[in-house]
Amino acid sequence: MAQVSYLFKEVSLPQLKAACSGCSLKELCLPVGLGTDEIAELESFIHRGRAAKKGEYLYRAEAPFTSLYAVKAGCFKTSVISEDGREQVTGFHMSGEIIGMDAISTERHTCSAIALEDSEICEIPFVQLEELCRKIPALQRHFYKVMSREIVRDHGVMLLLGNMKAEERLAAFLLNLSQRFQSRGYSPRAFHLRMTREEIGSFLGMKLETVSRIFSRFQDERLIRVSNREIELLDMLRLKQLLNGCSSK
Amino acid sequence: MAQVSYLFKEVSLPQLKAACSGCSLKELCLPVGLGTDEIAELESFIHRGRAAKKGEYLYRAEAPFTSLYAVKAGCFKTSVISEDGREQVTGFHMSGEIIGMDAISTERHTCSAIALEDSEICEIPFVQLEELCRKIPALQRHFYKVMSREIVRDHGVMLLLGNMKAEERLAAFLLNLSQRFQSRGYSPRAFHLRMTREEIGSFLGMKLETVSRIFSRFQDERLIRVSNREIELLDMLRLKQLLNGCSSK
DNA sequence: TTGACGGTTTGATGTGGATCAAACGTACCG
DNA sequence: CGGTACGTTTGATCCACATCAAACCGTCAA
Repeated sequence: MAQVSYLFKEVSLPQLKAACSGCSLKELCLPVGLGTDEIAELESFIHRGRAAKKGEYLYRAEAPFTSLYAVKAGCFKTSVISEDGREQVTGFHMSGEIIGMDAISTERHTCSAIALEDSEICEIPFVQLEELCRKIPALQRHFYKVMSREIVRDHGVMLLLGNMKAEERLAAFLLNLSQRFQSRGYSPRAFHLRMTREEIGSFLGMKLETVSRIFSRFQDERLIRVSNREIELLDMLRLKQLLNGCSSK
Repeated sequence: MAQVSYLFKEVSLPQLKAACSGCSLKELCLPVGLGTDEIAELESFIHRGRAAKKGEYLYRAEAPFTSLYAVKAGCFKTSVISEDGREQVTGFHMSGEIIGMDAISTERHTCSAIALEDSEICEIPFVQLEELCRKIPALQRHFYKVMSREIVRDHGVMLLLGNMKAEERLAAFLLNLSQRFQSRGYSPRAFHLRMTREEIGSFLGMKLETVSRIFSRFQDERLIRVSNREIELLDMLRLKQLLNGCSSK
C-alpha cells in the first residue's frame, strides 16, 4: 500500500483526503512527474506509519538531525524556546505537511514538534531524500518548492505579528485553518481546534485571555459560533473584511 | 577574478571581508567541497557585478521568478505588502546573503527587494543552479542549508515579534547587526545603519517614534551612543542581559 | 544663502491588550 | 461517584506602545 508519495505534491488539492485514506496514488504523483519506479524508490526508504500519541514529542530542539517528517494524520505544533524560556509556537501542522526543515542548516533541530492529538507520521531520512533528488529533477524541484513555501508562510506570519491587531490576527488564523481543512476535503465552515487558547495565543503573539475574549466578541457579533474547541464560521465574508482593515482604509 | 563563490559558503567567517575585496577564493570554497572546475562552472552562469542604486528595486512582488540574487556589496531590505497595503519588512540583507528564495514556491516573487544604499549583486539563474546542484552533492547540500537557515532566521523573528517587548526587540536587532558586521570583518561595536527608523520599526513591529524613543533611552542609560544613523554599542553585556529578561525572571 | 523635503526627536494623550484575580466547565482518574 | 487538574471565561485594573502634534536637523538643489 503506497501511501506516502502524496506528501510530495502540492497539498492544496481536494483529492488529498482521498489520498490520505489510502487509494491509488499514482495520479497524485504526476504533478511531481514521478514514474512508478521512482515512487517505489522513494517509498523504499521512507519509514511509514510511525505513531505519535497526543502530547508526545516528535523531536526536540537541539536533537541531532537525521530526518524530515511528513504528517500523515493528526496535528502537530512546532515551537522555539528563547534562551530565557519563552515559547513561541511557530506553526500548526496537519496532514500532508513536512516539518523539520529548519534542522538542515545546523544539523540539529532548532524547534520542537509536539503532537496535539494522536497522530501518524512518515519519517524521511534526509540523506536519502537528497540523493533521490539528485536523480529525479522533478522531485528536487518539488522539494525546493516545499522549503520555499515554508519561507513564504513564515513571512506571512511576520506580517501578521508585526502589523495586525489581535482581532485581525485571530480572524486570519481562523480563515487559514478553514482553508486548510477545505483543501483536505473537510468542511471549511465547521471544525475542531486541536490546540489550546494558550497555544493559539503563543502562535499569534497574544495572551490566552485575549484569544478567549475575542472569540467571545466574534460570537456576540455573529461572526462565529464557539463551543469549547468546536468552531463554526458563520460569516466568512465579514471575517475576511476584518482582515483587510474593515471595508475602507 | 573569481569573486562569487564565497556566496556559497557559510557567511560567518572573518575571512569573508577579504573574500569580498577580491582575492583568491579557493580556500573559501573548500567548506562546500568544490573543486576548481566546479567553481568555474558555477561562475560560468552567474551574472556578476550588476549594480543597484540606492532606492532601486532589485525585484518586485508578483514579478516572475528566474533568479536568486546574492548581495555582493551594500544592503537591501525585503518586504511583503498585505492586501490592504501594510508593509512588513521581512529582513535586511548584507553582503554574502542570498535573497529571492521565497519565489521558488510559486515561481513569482512574493516580496520586494530594495537597495538601501548603492549596492552590487550577483544574479544566479535558478534552473542552472538546480542543475549544478544535481551534479555536485556538496553544493546541493549547501543550498539546502542556505534555505534552511532562512527558515531558522524567520522563526527567530517570529519569536521576537510574538514574545518580546519593544526594548528587547531593539536590543536584539542591534546585537544581530553587530554580529553580522563582525562576521564580515567590520567592527561589532560601531556601525552605520543603512535603514530609516521607520524601516527598523516595520521590521520589528513597532512605530518609528518608538524606535527613536528607545534609542534615546538606551543612550541615556549609556548602553549605546546614537548620532543620526551612527551607532556605537557601549555596553554589549547589558544589552544582552536586556534580551534575556534582565538578570532574573 | 534660502528654501524645501525627508527623516528624526520629543511631548501630550489615548487605547489595546497585558496582568491579576476569581469563578466556572470539562475531562480524567482513583 | 467525587475530586483534582487543566483549560476557559469574564471582570477590574494597569501599562506599554500607538497616535497626534510640533519642532528640529541634515541634505540637496536652486
